[in-house]
Parts: sequence; structure tokens; C-alpha cells
Amino acid sequence: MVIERRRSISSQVSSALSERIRTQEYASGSRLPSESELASEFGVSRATVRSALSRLASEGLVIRRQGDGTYVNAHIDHIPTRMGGMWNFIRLIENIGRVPSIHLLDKQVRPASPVEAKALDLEAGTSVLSMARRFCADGVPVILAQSAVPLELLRVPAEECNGELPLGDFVSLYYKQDINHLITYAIFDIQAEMPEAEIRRRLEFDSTEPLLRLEQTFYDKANQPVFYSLSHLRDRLVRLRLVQAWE
Amino acid sequence: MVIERRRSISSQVSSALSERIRTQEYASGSRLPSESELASEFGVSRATVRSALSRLASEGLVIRRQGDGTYVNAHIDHIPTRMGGMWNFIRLIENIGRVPSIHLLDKQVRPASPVEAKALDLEAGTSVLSMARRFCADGVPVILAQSAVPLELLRVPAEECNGELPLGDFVSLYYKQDINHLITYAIFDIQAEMPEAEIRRRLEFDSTEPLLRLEQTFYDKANQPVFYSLSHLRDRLVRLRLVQAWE
DNA sequence: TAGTGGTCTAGACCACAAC
DNA sequence: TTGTGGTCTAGACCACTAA
Repeated sequence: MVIERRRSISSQVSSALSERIRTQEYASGSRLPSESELASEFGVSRATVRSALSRLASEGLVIRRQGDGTYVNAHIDHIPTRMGGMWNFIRLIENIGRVPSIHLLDKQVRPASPVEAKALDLEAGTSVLSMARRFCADGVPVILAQSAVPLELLRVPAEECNGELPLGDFVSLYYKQDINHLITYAIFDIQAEMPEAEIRRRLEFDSTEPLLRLEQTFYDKANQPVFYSLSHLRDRLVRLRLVQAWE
Repeated sequence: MVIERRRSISSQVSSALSERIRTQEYASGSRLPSESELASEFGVSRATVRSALSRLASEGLVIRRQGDGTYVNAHIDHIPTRMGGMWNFIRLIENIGRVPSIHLLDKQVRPASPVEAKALDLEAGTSVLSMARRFCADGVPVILAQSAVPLELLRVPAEECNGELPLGDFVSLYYKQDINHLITYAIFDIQAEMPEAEIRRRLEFDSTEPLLRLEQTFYDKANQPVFYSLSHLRDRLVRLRLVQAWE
């Protein structure tokens, strides 16, 4: 592994390790080299290796046992969504082994609705870029997302924004700041809901099955909301699964 | 703060800091003392303070800004559930400002159902302690939980287990190992569901509102499942909200 | 420019599990 | 007993923000 200067060393080490797990170089359930060995191999301090391993452990990818060793978590192989993958619908769909696609149903600049204004901490009537998007798995509609972005945060005109990009790309391309430097945390609200006719129509199904209603608000470092989205998921088709690791 | 030897120093520091936030000693939105100042005050190294602050940041309780300072997250005041609080129904109910109570509806030792056997990685027909429990908020039923524990993990006879204890207490009292040393991670599966008549009856409501269906499996350090639970939440009454902090 | 948080190091000691 | 991960320190330097 070539150490670059741009990214932090511990982040590069953790990427390298998770890559080895992905490629089965460290087989599922097997024990990793000890922290000291990894430190020698990468030419970094043990503290740096520990920082990298902590990240993997918090994702549930490895399990650390004092006095014993660090092991690849065998159960996690089949878990599609780690904590934090909840906002990433593309990954959610890929994780069930389907090919994801995004279709823009509607895009307009309009005054924020009362709910959006409250969530985004805007004056009533402030303009937002509103988009309705449909996520499909192998062409089957599975998620409907209605999102709102404060116009003032965009560095390009709303007309030039491609509404069929994943959230990460969208933010990287059109926001005034990079997503990694922009978003620090998000709040999710999960409910079960019987969808209205309009939502059923847009998801192209007509049964009476309830949907997962997922409300998401993303905040930046200044603790200002920068993205709001209300989504409906056909949870029979795309599963919402999370991993929670203790410390 | 008196430093004890039992708990780790960083854990004690993080408890002390979150207590100060709770009591408004550090007001909502205000800046905390710098890491160096906190290190001097507690008489520990800056690295230890950083470790404590990292925990709070991952819970979304504080926001750290390089070159600026560490701030109490003002938005989090109204967020009832941090990531990881999902398994704690008592806290979920307290967080909406209600008084929680647990009622045992059913308790028996029986062979694991196929679903339970699969989740708990048991041979078909292995005995489990099965409990049906109802959680109330101010006396109103809001959550129904059906749990299964492998009998062999208990250090007391099933008859002596009090079924009206929160999960943490239950594990502490009756499992062969302490919960903090036992459970390392959990997997959650969330769906929306129209409840069967039996579930509606036990939750004492009769409308056609859909419920959140929450499937939880807890794993120990040896990566063995130790607790399985299938719950139904009246999400109109008790909200499922999560905070996800980036690194 | 001063002060903040972010990263990294080298070394020490401890708690714990396997042998 | 040996080797593992868990904790902590003191110090250094960097990246960034605010004044």
C-alpha cells in the first residue's frame, strides 16, 4: 500500500483492511494479524492501526476480543445495510443483489412547504429545489423520495442539476461545499404508513400493503439543515436492516 | 470528579461531560472548553479527553469543528432516540415524556420455532425461554415484544426469571455473563406491517393502522446469537428516531 | 497570528484468554 | 506464561478558523 498524504493514514489503513476482508484475503470468521504485526507491516504506529480497526469494529465488520485477537465477522456477510447506509438508497438496492436506477419524476423550484421550512429551518416561503425521484431495483419501483434543498446552498442554477444522481454525487457536484466537509450528522424518523393513492400510483402498485415512511434531515458542521427528504419504501422488496455495534 | 479505577478514565470523563450537558452547565449550542483545558481540569491527557469527546460526537451530542471548537448540539435536545437506543423500549417511552411499564403476557419454555432457531443458530427443537411482553406509556399499550432466549444461556431456572424487567436488567441478572461483556452487536430489521388480530388484541386497539415491525438479534463476543426478539410498535404513539453522526 | 481540533508516534502498563 | 487487545501518556506537528 502506498501511503498518500491527502487522506489520513488511519483511513487508508482501514480501507486496505476492509478491502482484504472483501476479497477474502482475510477469510470470513478468521483471525486478523495482531495489531503489532499490522503496525509493522504498514509501517505505522499501533495507535494508528487501532484507530483503523475501531472504524471497522463500529461497522460490525470485525470483532475484537481482548486477550485473543481480532476476527472477521462471519454474520455480517449477509447483512446488506450497515448503520449509516440508511440514507444511501442505491446501496440499499445493490445490497439485495439488484441493479439500481433513479428516475426523476418531478423537479421544480417552489416555496418550501410548512413541513420543509420547519425541517430546513427556513423562513416560510423561502425557495427550495424540490425533486420527486423513484428508485427502481431491476426496473421495479421500490422507493419514492421527495426531497427539498435550500436554493441558496447550490452553486449552480437549479435547471442544471441532474435529478438522477445519488445524494452523494448530487451534493458533491452542486453544493457549495463538498459532502464530506459538509454533512456531519443526520436525523431519521421511521414510521409505518398506508400510502395515499398518489404514492401508490407513482410506485406503480395497487395492493393495500403498508410502506416504510422515512423522514431524513441532514445537518452540516454549522449545525444547519442542508437536505430534507421524505421517502416511502416498499419494505417487502427492499429491506431496511441495520447493524449496531457496542463499544 | 473522583476518578475510580474500575471504569476507564475516558468513559468517566465522557459521563461527566454528558452530565454537564444534561444539566445545562454547558448550555445548548454553547462552546465547550478546549480539549487542552478539559485535559488540565480532569488531570488527564488530551488523548483521553479526545476519546471521551469522540463518544459524545458519535452520539450526535456535540459537534466538533477544527480550528473553532466543540459545541453542544442544539438540535439534539428534542431527539428522543440516539443510535443504539433502538433496543431500549423503556428509554424510547421515557423519551416521549411518558411513564413506561412492562407487563408480562406470557412466559413458557418451549422448543424454538423455525424462525427463532434460525435466528439463534440453534438445532431445531432446542428449548428456549419464550416471553410475550407489553410495554405501556402512561398505561397505554404501545409496544408488543415476543422474545426468545436459549435456555442454556441462563444461570437460573426459567421459572425464577422476572419477565417484567428491561432487557439490560434481565441479561445482567439471569445470563451467565454480564451484558456489557456479553453483547457486542445487534442486527435490526425494520418493516411496516398490518398486524394480525391477535397482535391488535394484545395491544388493545382495533383500528387498521399499520405497525412498525422490529426484528432484533443480539450477538455476543464469540459471535453467537444470545437474544432474539420480534416486536410491534405503535409508531403513532412512540416514535422511532435515530441520529447518525459521520466521522 | 493565535488557538482550536485532527493526526500520529513511541512507549508504558493493564486485563484478559489461550496454551 | 505468553501474546492479545484495552487504556493512557507526553509530545509533536498539521489543518483549519476566527479575529
